[in-house]
Amino acid sequence: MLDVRRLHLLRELDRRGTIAAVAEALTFTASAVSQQLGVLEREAGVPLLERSGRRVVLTPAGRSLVVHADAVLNRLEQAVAELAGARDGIGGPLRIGTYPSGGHTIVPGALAELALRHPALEPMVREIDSARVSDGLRAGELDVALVHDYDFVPATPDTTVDEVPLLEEPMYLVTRAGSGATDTDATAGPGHGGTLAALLGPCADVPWITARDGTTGHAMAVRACQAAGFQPRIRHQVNDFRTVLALVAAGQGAGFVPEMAAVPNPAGVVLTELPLFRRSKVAFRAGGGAHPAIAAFVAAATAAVGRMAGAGGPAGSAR
Amino acid sequence: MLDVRRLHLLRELDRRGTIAAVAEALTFTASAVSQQLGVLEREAGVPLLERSGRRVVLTPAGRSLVVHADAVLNRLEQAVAELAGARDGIGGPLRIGTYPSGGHTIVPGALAELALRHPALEPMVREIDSARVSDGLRAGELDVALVHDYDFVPATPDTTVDEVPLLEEPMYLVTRAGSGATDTDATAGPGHGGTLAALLGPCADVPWITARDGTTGHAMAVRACQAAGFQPRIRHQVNDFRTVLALVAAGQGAGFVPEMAAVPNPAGVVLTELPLFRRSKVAFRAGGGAHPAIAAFVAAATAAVGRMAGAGGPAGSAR
DNA sequence: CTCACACCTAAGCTGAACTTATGCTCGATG
DNA sequence: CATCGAGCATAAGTTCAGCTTAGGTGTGAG
Repeated sequence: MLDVRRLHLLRELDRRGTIAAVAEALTFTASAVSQQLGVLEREAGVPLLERSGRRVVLTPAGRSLVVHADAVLNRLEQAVAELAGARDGIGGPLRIGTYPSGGHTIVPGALAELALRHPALEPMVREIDSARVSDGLRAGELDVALVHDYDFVPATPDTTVDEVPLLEEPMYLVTRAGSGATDTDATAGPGHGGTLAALLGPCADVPWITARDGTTGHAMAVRACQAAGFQPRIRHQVNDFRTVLALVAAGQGAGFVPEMAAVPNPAGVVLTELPLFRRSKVAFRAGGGAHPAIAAFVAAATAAVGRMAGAGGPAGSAR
Repeated sequence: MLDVRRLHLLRELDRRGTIAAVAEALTFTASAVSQQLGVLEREAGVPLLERSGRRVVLTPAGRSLVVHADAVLNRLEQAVAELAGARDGIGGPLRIGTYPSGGHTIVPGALAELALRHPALEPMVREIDSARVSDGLRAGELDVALVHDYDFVPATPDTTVDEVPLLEEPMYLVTRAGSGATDTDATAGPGHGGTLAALLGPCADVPWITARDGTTGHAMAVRACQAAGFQPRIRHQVNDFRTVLALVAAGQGAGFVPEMAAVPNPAGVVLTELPLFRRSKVAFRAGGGAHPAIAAFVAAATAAVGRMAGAGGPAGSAR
């Protein structure tokens, strides 16, 4: 019978690319990983990996074995979830990852809800970039995470992660009040229904303030502008949306913020709703949806989002 | 992560009933199995088994964990099957189980076919009662097996075994020629379309020759007679159908034989086709259907059955 | 050319998992 | 009712799989 721990290593190798990275993620030495993969390969009777330069790549047989490994590990995750459900009560540590802005919007409400319903649960929040969530979940550093993706930024399908949608919110273009470009009033309601090109076009030549390089927010900004027909000239790279608003107000250029960050009466800026959406989701290891602590977090996050929307709070209307 | 080897033990415990039996099947000591199940239980955090008299039984949590274990092991079997397919050529030992009469009807033709197409394959045939095939497959003593079941004998659904149907053949009532009961001619063609009760009724008071106690053939005979409205008086218990024919010819009573065993011109007996069927199948570990050696055996057995039917051989028409 | 990165192999060490030995409880049997 | 064996659990000893450490090879970047 194939050893599932070895299949796990093979899967991580497929995801992380190098044996050294697998070893680091699972806190082994590279030697141990190499040896175990060697044993797996001998058991399989088929070459699973081959050297390519100074790294290794999976052979077709190796890649198809990874598919089986995914299925097996997924099912094991379901089993532990069910066992956790059979255990009485929800308790113990729950490692929660969140994208930065989620930390001060959704998370506080969700934690309050969790504390109320499951006092024995010990939530541990950690900021993490959405792109690294999958690795964190698989490595066991995280149990659940708030993640998001944008239109124009394809969320690479990942069989190791399951997701529950939380919120879909429009993005807003932020321009300086009185700049003349898209000037209406300081808290422009829903956009004029224009196309992305029509709405962004006037800002083709102003400098842009985007999220930091390598993030999905950055990629979204670039691709949205490209879709509108121009290449943005990026001056500032800042992840915090409040800073984006402040920089725009200071005349430093234009930027994007999601509805959640679009405070009702921002000073000195104009907000224009765009036909461009950001989707927030809760992610967890594939198969783990039945885990009571994870289900509880999903419920709490959903409730928190609902309350934010229902109260007509700073985030405006959610969908 | 749950250890799959331990899940395997749990599954075997569910199937075999006692830790001692699991240990024997997997060639461990009972102590080892007990210890490993203890570890599994501690990891699960939920009681998985509880003592019941001097044995143990699975708790509900334990049983639901077995369902996951089945799924996982099934998927692993698929993976090894695919790997075997990726390996070049079909070869090595193939352990084949067969019910006794299959050994001299289907198996020889299938082996000839296999030898022709896959000379590197080393088939190893072993007679085994259909009821024990599932255990043999799971224990790895067998890779494939010819099995059968009868009407009236429910084939208990088994998630650990996959089956491919091979042949469905009617059963024949065997009575002594000139006995006056159901006397037509020595090789009665298809029965007169009568009901089971009408066809078996005349033999209600004669002694019966059935398969040996504890086999599906025995159970079939008893239940068929019960369905016909009487309790058979069983005198001889014999598995070999040729012996059944000989005993009937010797005036020892009535019996059942499948079409395959109904030689064209048996001396001294009358064969009456019954509305009662026997289904022969090829069984293998769940998920193993893609294994090239197993697929080759299924194909060879199917071809052998087809040739037997096509040649209008001793077995008459197969369906 | 040199260095560092990524991988592999060899050798030694440690702990998990097995066996052996023993005891306990339950149920069948005379 | 006493006895015995079946079945499971625990304790202690042993073995081997799988880890780390150490060292060697090939590759690509500077």
